[in-house]
Amino acid sequence: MYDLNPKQKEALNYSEGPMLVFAGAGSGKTRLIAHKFIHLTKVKKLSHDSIFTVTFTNKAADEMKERISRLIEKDINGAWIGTFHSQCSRILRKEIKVLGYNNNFTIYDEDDQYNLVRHILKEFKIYEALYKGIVTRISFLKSSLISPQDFLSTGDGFGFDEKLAKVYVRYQDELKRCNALDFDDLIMLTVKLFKEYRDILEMYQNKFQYILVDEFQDTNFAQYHLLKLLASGHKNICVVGDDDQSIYKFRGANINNIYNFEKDFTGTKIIKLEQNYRCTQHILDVSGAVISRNSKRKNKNLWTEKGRGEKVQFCWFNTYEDEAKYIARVIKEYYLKGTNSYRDFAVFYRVNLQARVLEDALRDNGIPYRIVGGISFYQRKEIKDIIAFMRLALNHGDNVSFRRIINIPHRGIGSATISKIEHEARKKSLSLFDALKLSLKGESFAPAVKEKLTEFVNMIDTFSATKYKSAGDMLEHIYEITGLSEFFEEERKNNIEDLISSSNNKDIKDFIDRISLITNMDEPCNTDCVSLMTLHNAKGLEFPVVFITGLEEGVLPYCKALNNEEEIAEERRLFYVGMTRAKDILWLTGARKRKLYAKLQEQEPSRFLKDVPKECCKWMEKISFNHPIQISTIKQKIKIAENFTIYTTGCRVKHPSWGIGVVRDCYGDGDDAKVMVNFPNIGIKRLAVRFANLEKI
DNA sequence: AAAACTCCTCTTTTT
DNA sequence: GAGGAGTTTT
Repeated sequence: MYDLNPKQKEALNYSEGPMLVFAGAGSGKTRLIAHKFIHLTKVKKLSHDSIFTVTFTNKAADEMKERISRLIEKDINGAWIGTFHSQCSRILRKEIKVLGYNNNFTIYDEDDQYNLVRHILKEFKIYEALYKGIVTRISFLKSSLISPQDFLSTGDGFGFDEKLAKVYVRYQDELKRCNALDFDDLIMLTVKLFKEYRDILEMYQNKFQYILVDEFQDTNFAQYHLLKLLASGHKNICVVGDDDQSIYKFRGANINNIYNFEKDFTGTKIIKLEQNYRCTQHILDVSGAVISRNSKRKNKNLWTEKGRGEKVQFCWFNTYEDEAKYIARVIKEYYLKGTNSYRDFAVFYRVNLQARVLEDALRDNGIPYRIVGGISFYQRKEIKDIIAFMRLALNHGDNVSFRRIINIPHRGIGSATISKIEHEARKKSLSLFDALKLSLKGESFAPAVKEKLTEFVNMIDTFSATKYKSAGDMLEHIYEITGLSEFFEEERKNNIEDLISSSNNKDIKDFIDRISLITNMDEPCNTDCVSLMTLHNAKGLEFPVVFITGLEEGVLPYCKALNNEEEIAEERRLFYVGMTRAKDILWLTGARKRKLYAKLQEQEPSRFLKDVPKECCKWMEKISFNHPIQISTIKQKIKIAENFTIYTTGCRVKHPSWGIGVVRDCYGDGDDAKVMVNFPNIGIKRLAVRFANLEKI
């Protein structure tokens, strides 16, 4: 009834006890989860809010909710479908008081973490530029559930980082003082809550009769621990993932979670979904051959009913500019041929700086494009500024926001005044805001400064006291009163106005939570354009035609990820994720010379190309852009393909004597390229491109 | 408080 | 080679 394949059905029907689903790329795992949710409610009669469903991103959660409610034609408001972070914040908003926080806590994002750590480093007189590394390390500790106290107590060993420990202790203290939680706290404190308050844990264990986890390969230690706590009673947990698509190790994702699952949950049912609904067999063969070189992985054998499809194209250029120009021309050719619209194409790259040259090339060819990912809306300075007013009004303890806006817009409050307030706050153990308020009663400030400060305090108090109808109302009020509406230049003002209109008639607390947890606002692309993105951003997407660029040593794999086998394995997975996004046609490209940062470098072809089975590929090398010369590469002689004329199945050609026909198949490389063309009235002809004098139309 | 200057960094990134 | 941040100069 659900139109699922046998393996998917098996996974659907197994609903007592732990299950691990290895879901290969394109094997319909999101579909499985949606159906499983419905199955649990319909057949097992579970209520919508008794299934704890975790997705990797908020976007995925929204899509999941939408998908489910469309399938059952019912609203599922109140269902527990979300990311680990949003689920945890929902729990903590209810329960956190027992841990000594107030439940109107503020959620700090990475930027706030940076600010706080920098502030602490300044105070400790530690070299401030270390802040990024320190935030990363603190985050790693927290996602391993190592509290400052734990870290200190392990600290007598060799190589212990005294400074880090000191900063970590202080950082965690400051967060609490601010009544703020960072992303890792959301998980760590929920675990703490469940460990220390068994009755609360039991309540949630009973509440959540079933646990569904998507993208399990990207969970970290703390998240997995949380799942184990929640599932330890009934053990009704189904995790779905693909170890080959684990690409977030640098963010704490622990691929071992997926390998340990069956040890941690005895009697785990394991199901492999190996039927792929996306790619052609050629693409599966190539990507499969590459990924099979990783040693530590569950073996899979992906297959498809789609047929072999076109061969994978590999193209090696003289320079990175040639690479970009060629890609633009190829896209244009496909487009003009009429087989594809622009939205069918995606170009992937390892690092963002590769986008620039691609953009130029596309623009020169008049090809519309969009960049997926990139700087997120909510990270913009002006957005963070106005939100800081909102946060401080709702949580007077939020020192990070206080420091951010005390002199925005400029009201003549300099570092001397701020240190006075900091000092006072420390002395009286108050928040900066409350310390300031108290100081204003005394005579510690010059009259002019005092006036400005009083104005500031009154303003924030007004925002706190006013009962707003919606987040939009509040922001609009702030926007006017603060003078931000005059402070920023045009573009920033527009962004703020966009924010205000998007927050109209939204509940203030929901809105704050949402923007704290949602970091990007990628609206769906309505116009017909080519998508450019990093390989990381490509995860979960699919396109008919995919280009993966920069297949060079130092780019893919990236030069900073060559330190050990593990890192290279992750780069290989990244490449794998990219390849398996392609439905029909996959192009792999690279260039001999590439400009990275300021210097032009000589590049070698990527080591991953050695694993690509030759028979699945068309290889060509274009050393000189318009005058190809023969040269050998990748351990074999490669003939150069005809100059920019690409024949693909489905394209129409004109032959001097047989007229117009449709290409049915193409094979062979360079001078040996042959095509099979179906000419109406004449029939199918096999032709060598070199001799046939074909004209593409 | 703006302008001019130097220094630094520059993987990937969602929450 | 560019953007950001911090510092010094005006």
